[in-house]
Amino acid sequence: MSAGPDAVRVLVADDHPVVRAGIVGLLGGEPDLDVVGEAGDGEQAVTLADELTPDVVLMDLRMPGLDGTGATQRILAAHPEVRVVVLTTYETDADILRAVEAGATGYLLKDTPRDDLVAAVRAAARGETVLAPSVARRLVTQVRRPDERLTPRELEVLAGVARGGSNAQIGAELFIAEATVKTHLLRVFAKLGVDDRTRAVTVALERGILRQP
Amino acid sequence: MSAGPDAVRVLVADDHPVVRAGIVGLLGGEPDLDVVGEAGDGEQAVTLADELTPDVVLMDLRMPGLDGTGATQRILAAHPEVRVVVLTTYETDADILRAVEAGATGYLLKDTPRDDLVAAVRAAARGETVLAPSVARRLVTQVRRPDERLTPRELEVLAGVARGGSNAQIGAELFIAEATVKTHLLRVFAKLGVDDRTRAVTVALERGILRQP
DNA sequence: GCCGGGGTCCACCGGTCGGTGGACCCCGTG
DNA sequence: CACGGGGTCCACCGACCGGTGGACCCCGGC
Repeated sequence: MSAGPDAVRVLVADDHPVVRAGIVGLLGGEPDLDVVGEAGDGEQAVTLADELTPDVVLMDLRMPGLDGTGATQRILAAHPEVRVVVLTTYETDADILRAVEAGATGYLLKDTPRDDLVAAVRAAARGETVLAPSVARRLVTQVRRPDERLTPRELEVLAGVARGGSNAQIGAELFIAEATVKTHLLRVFAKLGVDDRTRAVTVALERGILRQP
Repeated sequence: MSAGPDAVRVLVADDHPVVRAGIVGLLGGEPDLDVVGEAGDGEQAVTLADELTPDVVLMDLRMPGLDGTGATQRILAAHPEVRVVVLTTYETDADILRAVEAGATGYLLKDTPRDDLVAAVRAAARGETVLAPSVARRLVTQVRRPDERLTPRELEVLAGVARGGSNAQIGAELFIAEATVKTHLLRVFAKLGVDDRTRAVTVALERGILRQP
């Protein structure tokens, strides 16, 4: 099972046992790839990355406790030479952006075929950036319009709207007048390209700007 | 790799190669379980179920083309003795309800540990119902209040709201007066336990009542 | 210093929404 | 048949929301 001394050392971080087993199985057949560890959450991933100093970390985003983005940041802070490749089911704009900002060198989706996955791991080990086609497209269009990012205040107001609050309620929570809430909301509408509060929330959910707990 | 003649014959249906490999890997170690086929979408699952007549089908819900619910219905229509166990990441009330209505005898989540998964496959093969604890809880509370299910018209109106339409626009699309749209919406509010349109949409998305494409 | 831009704040209209009251139709039950 | 309940439909208020116009503050650049 173990590979040669110059094989690519891979750490797998995913909270689903099924997925971990799948990755191990898919990479296991390759003589030049060696899965040296498995983590079930972000904390474990950081710990194991410290112990094992792998070449590549295959990282899920949604994990209990410390999520993939946070784990990526902490791993790269301690080991800048490690290549983190995100491997997840989701591809919202915000997820992609956050992962890239955290320092991920790759972003793949779980419907990636076997051959593409092993090729991507090899490419990442060589320091190349590996992006799923749909992810690359989203990233480009995202970077192209940075003026659409919401300010902290706008996010607070939008979150209040998503919780079903009226403008007056949201204003009371944030200690601002109802009129001010509307102003923030109008800017949010403009940035998201919508013209009512309900659509603003659904679009924000689609793009991953808002979490849905 | 192949098991004894009285082994449980399992068909795996999932569009993620990683997940398929994981399931095969996890079940592969068990001498009394035999993965006899893999399908990458619903159509393939139906075809392979016809050819192989497995004892248990491990079925993902979100798949391109024919989804897991539709595949389950068609498989059970032709082979009522087959046990379909849903194995998915999501656990919205609507997903669970639709799967059970389609005839699934089990509903597991992908964070199920290895031992629980193999035990569940064996139990399903014996004809037992296997539900993840959180799924069981949701199913009970769902059945307990059937008065909360939305009528077709209410769903149409709610979908219009989710698309960001005004009451007048939705009324025009459905050929009813704006006032009528409001009435439907008020009933939706009551059933969902909310009191404004935005919260109605978010709650509906949470519960899986509305799709989010 | 001054100017400009981004972020945050607010007051005032007109249209829309949330809520009440009531009507019709269909279908199954007593 | 009569009755009742569920589903669909509609008209009318009061309150709220979407939009305009403008103010303040902070910070960086010329």
